[in-house]
Amino acid sequence: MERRSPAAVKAAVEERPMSRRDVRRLMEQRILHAAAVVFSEAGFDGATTASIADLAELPKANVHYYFGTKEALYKRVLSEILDLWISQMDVFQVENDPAEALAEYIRTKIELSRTYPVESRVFANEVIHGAPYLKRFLRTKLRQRVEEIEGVFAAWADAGQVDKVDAKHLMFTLWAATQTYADFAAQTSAVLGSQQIPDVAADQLTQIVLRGCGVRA
Amino acid sequence: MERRSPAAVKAAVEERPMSRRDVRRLMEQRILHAAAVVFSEAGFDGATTASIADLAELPKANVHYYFGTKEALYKRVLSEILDLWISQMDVFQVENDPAEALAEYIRTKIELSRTYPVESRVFANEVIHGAPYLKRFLRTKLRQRVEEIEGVFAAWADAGQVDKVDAKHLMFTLWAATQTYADFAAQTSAVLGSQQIPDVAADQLTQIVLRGCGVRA
DNA sequence: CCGAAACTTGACCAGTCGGTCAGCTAATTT
DNA sequence: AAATTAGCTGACCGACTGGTCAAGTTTCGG
Repeated sequence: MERRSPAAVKAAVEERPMSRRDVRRLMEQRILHAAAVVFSEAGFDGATTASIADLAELPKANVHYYFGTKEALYKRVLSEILDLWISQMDVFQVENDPAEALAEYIRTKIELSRTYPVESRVFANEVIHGAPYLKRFLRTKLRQRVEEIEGVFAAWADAGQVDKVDAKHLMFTLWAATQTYADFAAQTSAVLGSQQIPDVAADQLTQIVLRGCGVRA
Repeated sequence: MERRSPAAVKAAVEERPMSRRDVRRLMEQRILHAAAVVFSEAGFDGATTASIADLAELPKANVHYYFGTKEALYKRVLSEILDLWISQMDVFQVENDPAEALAEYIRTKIELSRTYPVESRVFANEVIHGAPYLKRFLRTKLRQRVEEIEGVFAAWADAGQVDKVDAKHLMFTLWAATQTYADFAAQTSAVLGSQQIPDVAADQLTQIVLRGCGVRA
């Protein structure tokens, strides 16, 4: 059987040539996705570059050609997840309505657990094991961002829109309660008897938090 | 330097002999604790029996003598954690006051995160990776226990002591929000700038949940 | 006090892992 | 179309892992 490069195969199937840049992006995406799946299932140490390569349907040497080391690949996976993660927090602005902001945050955060459970678990695994690669980020960027949000909640409280709350611990609660549907899916699905995250999850959490924080509608 | 058995050393230090049974219990406890620490830091795959042995200050062969395989040792660590975990849920009884039960549950659960962070992380790690060894337990015992609690909340709601709530998702929220201080300690301590779990954590969570669920005092 | 059973441990092994590399093909540039 | 660059991959390697074992030592029932 004739050997053909992935680019050649792809070009033949789609009947148009692929540029080197396209092939590289395609391969990198394929490997990154396979890596996320394997890392989420086995953790950093348990994951093998061979199984990542298998899932991506590539020779192992190819994975190393694109990303060098397993550690570098892991870091790339993590940083892609981080981007998803931080951008969610933008709803907490003084000019926004606290009820709407909280409801929106909970809704999108649980939606993220629904859409990217694999990525969420890689992140959770990293943090559980002491965040060796994310410690710096957590102590600088994340901490700053949370302190800004603390200011937003203080302003809302001053305006009488919401009770005085400890914003840091509120964020911890929100992160935990929303991500549990992705990170601890084995637990929630075992209890619920279903893999699906029902809408009541977000609805009830929103209600509890809004009433619990005395948010004025 | 003269070589002496652990039992002999211990007996010499405490100036009284140790029976075989005592030595065995002592060794098993030492290995189990070391294993919990190593498993929590590296996960099942990342943990090595050699590093467990090092932490327990024993030769590696000794670890295998007492527990056979790494998997058997892991299962023992898990089952010890489970015992801690389930017993907490006994506060949810119809005859108890919902406000007191919830406050007590949150308080003891966060206390557990403070006292046994290592064990909590081993459990979290297991669940994140799909609970290969706990799946059966989650689907039978835990699910049953949660369904009983569901009945308790229904009874409380009928008696007008609390709003109608989805008990399953409330439990998910409570588990997540309390364990986050142990499991994601790298995150919470990075944001708080301290390893300690402040009392406001339990206090605020209790307040939010009580008000959020419309618990009548 | 003696023989059996339990405990201890250094040395060892087969298997697996991350990573390398030579030698090849395909795409791009000149 | 030749030369150069990028992409591809089977075969290989040193390091490490879980687990074994033989040869000892210690404990303890009888």
